[in-house]
Amino acid sequence: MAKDLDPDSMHCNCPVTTTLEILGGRWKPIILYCLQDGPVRFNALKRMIPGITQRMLTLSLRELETDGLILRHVREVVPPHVDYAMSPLGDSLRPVLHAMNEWGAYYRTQTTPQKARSDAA
Amino acid sequence: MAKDLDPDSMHCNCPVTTTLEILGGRWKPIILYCLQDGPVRFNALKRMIPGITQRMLTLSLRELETDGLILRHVREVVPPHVDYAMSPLGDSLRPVLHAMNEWGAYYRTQTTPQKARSDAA
DNA sequence: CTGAATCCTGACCGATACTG
DNA sequence: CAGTATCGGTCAGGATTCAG
Repeated sequence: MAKDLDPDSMHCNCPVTTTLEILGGRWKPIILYCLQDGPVRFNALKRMIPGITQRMLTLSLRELETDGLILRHVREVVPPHVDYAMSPLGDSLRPVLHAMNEWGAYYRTQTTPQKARSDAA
Repeated sequence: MAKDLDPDSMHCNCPVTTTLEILGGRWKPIILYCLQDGPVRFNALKRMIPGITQRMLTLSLRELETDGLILRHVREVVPPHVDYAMSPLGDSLRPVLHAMNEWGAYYRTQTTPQKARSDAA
């Protein structure tokens, strides 16, 4: 089976899905969130996001860059210096991130205080 | 899906992540989108979403119901009749969905037509 | 009509080690 | 400091079949 996996043509043309594809995965929204206040260096990012591995940080950063949401700035000095910043396109995502943040917080207040549902296991 | 979310464990308590967990997956946002105009029956939903399998529709519906975003109404008649509708909580998600929809559409206009990251592997 | 059960594949993700 | 390489585990999701 060849790759007919064209998200735009396969299932419906829902832009919501496009958005989900882009900030899908476990770390991307958090990374974006960390970059909202200005450029951040690789290791700083790693420290800001407890639990992320170098591999996942690198991969996520690469994808965000490929999707045009962030900018990667390399300064060729003896101790390598790379920082990441929101691009204008990434910046346009902020209201969305904000909305998701608000709703996530609201959702937690609305669920029964007896922990959520799925940890019954 | 959302497994144990041990606050002690790792990833941060970011509400954005909560939101992503809930409407993560490939079909949930589309389903929610389809329910925005009123209750829809199982098979109708299946027809509205080309490409979805019965399994995924059932599973997604169950999770959305468990998360309190939709309501499931069973009418016990000879040909089983089940319809799904947005709950108030699900309704509160609409602005978020709308924001994501807007941004996804905007993103497509801003990106070079040769998007290829999905199947560049 | 609605949905459960089973099997299978690949994507996503984590740990660790190595490099310029 | 900022990555890359390799290995492997877990799980979402797809195909198919069975059932009420």
